[in-house]
Amino acid sequence: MILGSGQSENSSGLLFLTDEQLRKGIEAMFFAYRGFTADPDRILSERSYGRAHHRALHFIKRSPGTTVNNLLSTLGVTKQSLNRVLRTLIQDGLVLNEVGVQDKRQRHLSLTVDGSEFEQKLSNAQSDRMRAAYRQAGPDAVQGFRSVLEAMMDPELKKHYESFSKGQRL
Amino acid sequence: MILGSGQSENSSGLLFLTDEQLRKGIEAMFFAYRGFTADPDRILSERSYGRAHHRALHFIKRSPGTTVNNLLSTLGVTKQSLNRVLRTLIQDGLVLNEVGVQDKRQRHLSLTVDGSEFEQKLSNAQSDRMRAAYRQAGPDAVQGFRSVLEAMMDPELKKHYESFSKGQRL
DNA sequence: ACAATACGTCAGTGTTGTTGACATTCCAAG
DNA sequence: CTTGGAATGTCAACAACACTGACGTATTGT
Repeated sequence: MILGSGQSENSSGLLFLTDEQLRKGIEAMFFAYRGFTADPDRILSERSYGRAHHRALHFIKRSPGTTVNNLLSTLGVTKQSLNRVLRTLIQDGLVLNEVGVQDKRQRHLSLTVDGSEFEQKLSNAQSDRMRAAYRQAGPDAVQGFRSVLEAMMDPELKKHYESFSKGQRL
Repeated sequence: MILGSGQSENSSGLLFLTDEQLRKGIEAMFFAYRGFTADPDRILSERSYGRAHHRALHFIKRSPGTTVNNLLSTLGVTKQSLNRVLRTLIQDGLVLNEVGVQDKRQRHLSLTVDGSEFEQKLSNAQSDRMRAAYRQAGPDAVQGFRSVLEAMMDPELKKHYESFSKGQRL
């Protein structure tokens, strides 16, 4: 096993980590997340939207026809909080809200052409930075990046994360 | 070069990344950040503090005697926003605010014993999850994790991130 | 018929961010 | 020594986004 700088393993094969290493990891998450959201935030503020709108658009694009309840548990917010965002997106003609066929209580959400376009714009801005970071770090790093992030998720949230891979090739 | 699943390189040696791969990376960041903040958030809400208090405590602990302006640019918020948080922390006896010796305009911030204790509690909760994730993913993954996150930071923020390593062994 | 589910909405509250304005203190350059 | 500007603190107003609690409606399942 090749060890990176500053990491070591004891005889039990357990990774030994100093407080300093963990603290750097915490700070890396903090600073990286800022960069991660910086570009979409700029675009969103032009239309006086916020991060919540971006998240909603992202996951509706991801799962077209999804129900409100499903989106709710993916985002992990209350229905009141989501509703505020959804209402503006529907009013602005970015999101479609259609009554369910089998179950008429449900509302199926999807993006309009405008919504799809705007989501693409946001997605591109964020993807560009992600791609640049991936290329700079290299393919092996990307594997590690994903592994650590997945190990950091709450199990309940990880289910949602994995559900998007069902029947999709990565 | 060993390629992870779904990644490939073209003849120019440039990493080829599909929209789907990038989208998964974006979602990984989103879901992981939730897990990342979940444990401290619980502890903070017991004292009716928020994430902003945690961040302030973290970086004051990191750089004892730092000035308000320095903390401001690290956190990337306005002085008004930071001031509100600092005021409560000072009132609650967690943070010390001392007038500068050379430059008396500056206020040097540091943690009291209580503040240090509370910061430790928060830090431990977050570190525990980070350590678990690191161990689950393995040492090579940790290297990659850090590499990608660093490549994702804005250059201006990265300076702050790196400043904490000056003269420190990792 | 009745309970539960899915959704929407109203009202109130809290944290965290923003701008803008203004006062104070202090250093440093003219 | 005066003055400009930097560093700090504070006030007010506002917005985004989260929360709780409550209520109403339509629909579904038992």
